[in-house]
Amino acid sequence: MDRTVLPVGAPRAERADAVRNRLHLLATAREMLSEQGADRLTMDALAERADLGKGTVFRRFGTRAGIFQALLDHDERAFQEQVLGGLPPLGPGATPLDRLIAYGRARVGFLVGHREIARAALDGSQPVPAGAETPLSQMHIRMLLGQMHLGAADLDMLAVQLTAALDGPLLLYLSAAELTEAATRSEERIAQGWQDLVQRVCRS
Amino acid sequence: MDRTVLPVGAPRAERADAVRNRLHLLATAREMLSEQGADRLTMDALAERADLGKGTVFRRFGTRAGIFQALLDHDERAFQEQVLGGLPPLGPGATPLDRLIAYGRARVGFLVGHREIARAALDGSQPVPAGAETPLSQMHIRMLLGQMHLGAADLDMLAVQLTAALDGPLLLYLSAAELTEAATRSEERIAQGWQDLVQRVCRS
DNA sequence: AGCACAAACGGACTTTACCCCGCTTAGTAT
DNA sequence: ATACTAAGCGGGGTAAAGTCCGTTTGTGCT
Repeated sequence: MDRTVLPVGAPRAERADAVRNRLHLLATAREMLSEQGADRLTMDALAERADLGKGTVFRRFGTRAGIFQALLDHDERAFQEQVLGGLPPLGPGATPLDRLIAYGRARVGFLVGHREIARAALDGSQPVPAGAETPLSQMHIRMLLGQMHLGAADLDMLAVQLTAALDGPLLLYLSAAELTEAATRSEERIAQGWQDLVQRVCRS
Repeated sequence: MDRTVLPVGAPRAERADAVRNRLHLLATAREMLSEQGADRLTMDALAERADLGKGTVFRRFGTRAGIFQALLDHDERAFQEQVLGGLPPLGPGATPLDRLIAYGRARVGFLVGHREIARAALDGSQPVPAGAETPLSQMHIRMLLGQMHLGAADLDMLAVQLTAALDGPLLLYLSAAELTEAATRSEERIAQGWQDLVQRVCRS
């Protein structure tokens, strides 16, 4: 008879049916995605195929982009585990610079693999990942920068810029065609570009 | 009786009424923009206010984002003149590095001033500026990089990355709130961040 | 078990981007 | 002038995102 109130801070855990529906919707979305591609995935169709009301879909994800963000977020979690607890140089153990390079390579691979979802997750009328206020990517880069000895610099801003330099080419500046056409070649080129960039930025 | 055909290559100049309507639509769009903000600018409303058919609006601009791209493009032209023919350090005459720094500062200012339009010009389902295949920004940065003596590097990729590092924070990674709240402070911080970044990248 | 209530649900409704296609007109060749 | 034609025009039609609100249901409390 004490821990009852907690006036704010605990928004009273998601209800069980809500969880079930959310997972079911995500699974259904993934099916449709692999069968038909991202642009054919409409909210109505998703609701119908999942046998749920349209209102439910919007309640869960807020917006169309929200669905893709949720899917991306899920896959990103697995990726993030490699980063936080995997083997060097991606995981802990290597020097910060090597980790930063490895991270960029890995992320480019991840984004190339998820380019369709990642694009669809963008939403012109919102900041960016819309879900995570500060993307995981940015936080990780920020952390590694902090472990290096760069002269007094605005590390937060640098992290934002490097995040943009890493994601930007894939999210914005390279057309879908350029990517699918020769995904492998592009991927290596972008990864190499990242390595050059951070080596320049971080050399003493 | 000779220069009649030109079978391809000259798409047969825009018709006069089309030009008139395009300009009129852009002017009307700008009015509505300053009166009501970007998200209230609907295609129907624009057509009605300009006293033209909806079909005409779409014929001219293709898509909603296209209108904002056209507006941005227009303003960018004036800006670009300063860059190509203005005074140093922005214009020709200064060292490439100084010009690059000045360019970033100027572009940050430009984007902050046009943040609403610039955001609205993004179109999830297209590369990026959708108009210019390679943004002017990227070309200019590429040119300046070419004038420096950076060891063998993939200058094209570097230009893409720097473009992303310059535009990304404003287009994607900073919420509208963060920007309007303290536009001036943010602006200076981003500009300073750019300067630090390129100095690091370009130091020999 | 029964109650109270916040959360979730569903699906009709509204709004808006974008398509289509028959009609009109500017530009050009005769 | 006249006729020809491609470009442009208009606005009704469609599809899909997002909102609303009355109804249902899970959950925590007694």
